[in-house]
Amino acid sequence: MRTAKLSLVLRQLRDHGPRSRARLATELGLTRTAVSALVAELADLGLVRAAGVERGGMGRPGTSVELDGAAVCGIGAEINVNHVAVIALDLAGNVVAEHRIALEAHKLAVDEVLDRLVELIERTDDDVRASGAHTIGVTVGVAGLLDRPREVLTVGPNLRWRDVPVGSELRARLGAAYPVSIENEGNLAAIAEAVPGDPNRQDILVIFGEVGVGGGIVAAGRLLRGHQGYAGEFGHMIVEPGGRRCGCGRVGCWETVCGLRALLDGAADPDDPMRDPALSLDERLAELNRRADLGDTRTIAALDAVGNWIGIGAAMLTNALNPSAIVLSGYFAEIGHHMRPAIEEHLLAGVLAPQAGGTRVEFSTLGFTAAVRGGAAVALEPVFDDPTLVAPPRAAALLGGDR
Amino acid sequence: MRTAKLSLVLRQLRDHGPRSRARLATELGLTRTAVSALVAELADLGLVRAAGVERGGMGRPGTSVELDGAAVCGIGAEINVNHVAVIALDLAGNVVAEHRIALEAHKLAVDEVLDRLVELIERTDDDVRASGAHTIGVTVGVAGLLDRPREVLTVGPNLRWRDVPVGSELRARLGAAYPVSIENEGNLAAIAEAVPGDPNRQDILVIFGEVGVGGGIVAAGRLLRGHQGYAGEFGHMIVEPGGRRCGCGRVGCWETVCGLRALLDGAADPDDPMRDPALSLDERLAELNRRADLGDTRTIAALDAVGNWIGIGAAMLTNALNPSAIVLSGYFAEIGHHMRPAIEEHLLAGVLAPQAGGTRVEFSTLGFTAAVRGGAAVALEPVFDDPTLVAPPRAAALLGGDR
DNA sequence: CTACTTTGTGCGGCATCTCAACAAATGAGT
DNA sequence: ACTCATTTGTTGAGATGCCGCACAAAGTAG
Repeated sequence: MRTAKLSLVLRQLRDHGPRSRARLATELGLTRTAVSALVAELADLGLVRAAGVERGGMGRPGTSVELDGAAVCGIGAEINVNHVAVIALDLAGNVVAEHRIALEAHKLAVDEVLDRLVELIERTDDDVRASGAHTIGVTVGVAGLLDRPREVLTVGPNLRWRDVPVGSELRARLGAAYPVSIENEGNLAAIAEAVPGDPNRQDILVIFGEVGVGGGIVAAGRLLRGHQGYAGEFGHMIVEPGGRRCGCGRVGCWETVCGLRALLDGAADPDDPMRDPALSLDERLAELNRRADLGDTRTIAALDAVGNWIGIGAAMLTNALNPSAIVLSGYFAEIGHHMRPAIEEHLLAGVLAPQAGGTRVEFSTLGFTAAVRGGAAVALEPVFDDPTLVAPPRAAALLGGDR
Repeated sequence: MRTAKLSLVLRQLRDHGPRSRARLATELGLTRTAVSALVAELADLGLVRAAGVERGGMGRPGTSVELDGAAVCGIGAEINVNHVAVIALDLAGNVVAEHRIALEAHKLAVDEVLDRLVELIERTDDDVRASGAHTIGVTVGVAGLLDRPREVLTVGPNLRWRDVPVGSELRARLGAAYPVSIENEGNLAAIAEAVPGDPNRQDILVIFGEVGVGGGIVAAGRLLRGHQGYAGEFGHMIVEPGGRRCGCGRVGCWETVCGLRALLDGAADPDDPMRDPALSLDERLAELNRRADLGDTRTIAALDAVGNWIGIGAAMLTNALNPSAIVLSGYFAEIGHHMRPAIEEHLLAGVLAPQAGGTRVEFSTLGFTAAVRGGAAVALEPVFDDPTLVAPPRAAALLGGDR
């Protein structure tokens, strides 16, 4: 059907960048005629536009076609312990708007947090409209266990939420102007790291570390959600029976040995000035980096200890999943370069496949925008599945113009 | 395109059983007209046939349509430590032929094992032809680490094979009559347990235990192979640092505490008659079952110990993957009912999501045919992707008849 | 026996893809 | 400078396949 081929062309442009109609035809196994018609339709929908010429040896040069972000945006949002954040990305992945407010979610009522987030989402939607585009959907990531079939946050230990029907609450506030979907925060961060079209970013394991440790799995380019949406809770794998007590109430969870608290406990005594609660996370990490750079033995030992544990857990997951890369995100990304030797040592030692099955250790460059970026990507996905979804407003305009 | 819709109809019949054209139309969102044409074409290809009437209340009853296995078969094969085996399944999943020979693979030359397997595959293909069908493909599962992009068995510790190019070797022997693909044995067993169409069998974790422990992951109905095909090596997750030495050379692998050897070591002294090497695996397991049924404390303690370890590892994987079911296969399936309480206890305790995220513990009923069945399913998959693949021989026959 | 419901199949129309042909835009060769 | 070969993008003709509609077939309800 037409939808399927439009989708094919649009994805090819997203995954491999601008290219001529003729190249699209040969790469996708279609005729130049068909591609011309498809591109014309996508251009009518406002999803692609001409992008200069493509010189390639002999013959007439082709006119390059590229994604046009001007028509639609996806909005990604995040409810986390210390902040709520929203981002709008256009079809080409450009940031159109970005908002973020700090708040202590566990000190506020659930309703209030949701209200503040909705306010931010609506402001972002206003920005999108001011740019001339329209919002195609919103995806909200929450820090906690999310029952996807019911769209209920079952347990959010750090938010101190229980059984909150986030999906229906948000939809009630936002109305039906655009679809709203809910995801786990770690899973959204994983999607953000999976670059469409890059063969080395189709099977990845994202481990996101702050106080808690979570993450997500992307396999064959698709997010692995699990049966009820609980996949990716790496932080609560029990790796040290009889070890430290975890915030979840159990003992020996992975995050008790590689979460931020474990690092701080190992690197500094309670009376160390670095542990002043007034300091922000970034400031503490900067101080740790400084000490490590100066060769402070205690800091380095603490980083090694945490790195060892990261490697042990990563090796287990690598035996099971054989990803092409393990992407370390969150605080790991800020300070992980000091842990790389320890991580890689245990990864090589703990994975059966030679050379750790080709799995590489990488660090995220998305900072703390990973989850919202992933959310925006999820919100845009339906457009790539069926580009005609963006039609309604435009069809109305055309009808009006024809009369 | 036509191919896509043919595929849609064929899959619907596979996943949900025989049904009328009208039902197919409503379920798939097509018109009755289109379905009639598609079914007629599938019938011409020999893939479906009429199957009685379907009474459903008022109105004219529909004529039910079902898969017709008579046209094509997929062949699954297996190279394991103690045997090579081959099975042929038709499109409807019926066993058309089955062969198996016992051999000690590690005592024979690689070439000889491959020759014996090829002989078995060719005999099976003869059986398929004798039944009036033709073989659409062969998938061979090997017990060991398989580099899928290169189709080379990197390391097969139990086979004692290293860097064997199984793919090219088999293709050289079998010719080009049908495509040959190679998979890891545990992954094939996982595919066999994933029942198409059953919503509770789309996200499963299969753990296959013999002396070694392996398995596979099916997520959203698709096998998770990993970047290089090494996914599913659960047995070598290090769960007990400083524990027992594993056959792979490392220490504390999961299979050292839940593999068959761990159970036998725990349940019986070396001079126990049960450990007579002359006994078959089935006989030993039967004896263990007998002792457990009689309440032998040592046997029960050993089963509990192994069950505890299974539960610990299963809980880690469940935190990461949230499957709807953990299917225990291999020797676990024979004797696992005695371990169920221990497994479930640790699963509930070790998984963050309430009620272990809904993950149930189940036991395989496929016995030791799981891998070959999975292989046959993989070989048949291309037909469901593009039903016109079975056309060539038939098209030739039709052309001959028309002239 | 009639009225009603549902199924499966023809037929015309519409959308879409392919094939062949052609004008346009460039590099290579003389 | 000019021609030729090459590649691109578009146009028109033909074929294919799906949808909407109408209708015969085959059952149930009363």
